[in-house]
Amino acid sequence: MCGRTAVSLGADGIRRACTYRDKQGRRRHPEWKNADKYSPSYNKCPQSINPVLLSQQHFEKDSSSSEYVLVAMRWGLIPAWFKEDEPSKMQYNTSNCRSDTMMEKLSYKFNKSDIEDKDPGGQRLLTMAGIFDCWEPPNGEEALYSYTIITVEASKSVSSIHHRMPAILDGDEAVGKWLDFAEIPTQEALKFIHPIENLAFHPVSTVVNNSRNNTPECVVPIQLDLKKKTKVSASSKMMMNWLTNKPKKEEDDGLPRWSSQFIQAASASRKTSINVMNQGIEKEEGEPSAKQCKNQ
DNA sequence: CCAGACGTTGTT
DNA sequence: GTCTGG
DNA sequence: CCAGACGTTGTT
DNA sequence: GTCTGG
Repeated sequence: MCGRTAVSLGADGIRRACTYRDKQGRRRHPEWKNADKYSPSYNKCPQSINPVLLSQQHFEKDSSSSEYVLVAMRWGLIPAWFKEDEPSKMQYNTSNCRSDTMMEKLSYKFNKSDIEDKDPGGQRLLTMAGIFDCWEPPNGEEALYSYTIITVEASKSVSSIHHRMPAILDGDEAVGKWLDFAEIPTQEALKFIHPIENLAFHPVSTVVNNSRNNTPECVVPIQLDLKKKTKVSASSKMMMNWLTNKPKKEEDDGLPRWSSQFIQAASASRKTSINVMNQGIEKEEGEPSAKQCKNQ
């Protein structure tokens, strides 16, 4: 639930999808710090590099709180004080952090930085709240930016499939407040982090389970057919075709167009089908299938 | 004082 | 069972 | 998050 | 780096 995602927009598409209005009300696009480190995928797992939107003030103290930048960061926070020479030596899972305890956790506590992570789904990105840090490897290699996604109790609608969900910032105002660390400290900003109902979701194929798979099949809705195997519906096939064949230009294009409506309606967000499928399978066949009841 | 930890999810 | 790699 | 490994010595 | 446990 909170450990896999997808971003199909390329660096420039992300940049345009992150269009915002500054204090003067002008439309702006955030600049990328390291766009080259990011690449889109239908299957983004912890440790992958993803687009993170944050206040320019993290880099330039005098800049306006309404100026944003994009930084490609590793999913799974490596705190600045981490002593080993490789991120993979982190013993603990820091891809998520619980909203209710993050202020007491040593790994997250004095991270000066609020962040927000931008993610995909259609033309409107799914904006998840997180925190980041910058770690300098002791061996003198390049600094690594990394982040963790905050989790909350599942909202009512989501609780039918899972008991936790990512903290989602629903709308520009919420995003702006979360990013404005100078005006609103983390402690305060956490108060408006809450489970949201305004979410669409659908089951997807177990193809997504293997993080090596990176095809539209990872995000396209499937029909949960309680009898027999699950099937890809006709409309899903259409969408899959569309995703597969859409020209390169369009891939990197965050601007609304005729097809975006389709995407937005059909896949505003997506979830692993496994838990839902379990319910189906157990009902149908009465098998408490051990394998499938594993964690997420 | 020093040593050692520093995390989440899910499942039983 | 638990850790690492994707 | 899930999938896949989980080991050593010696030889080609 | 900072906190907790001994």
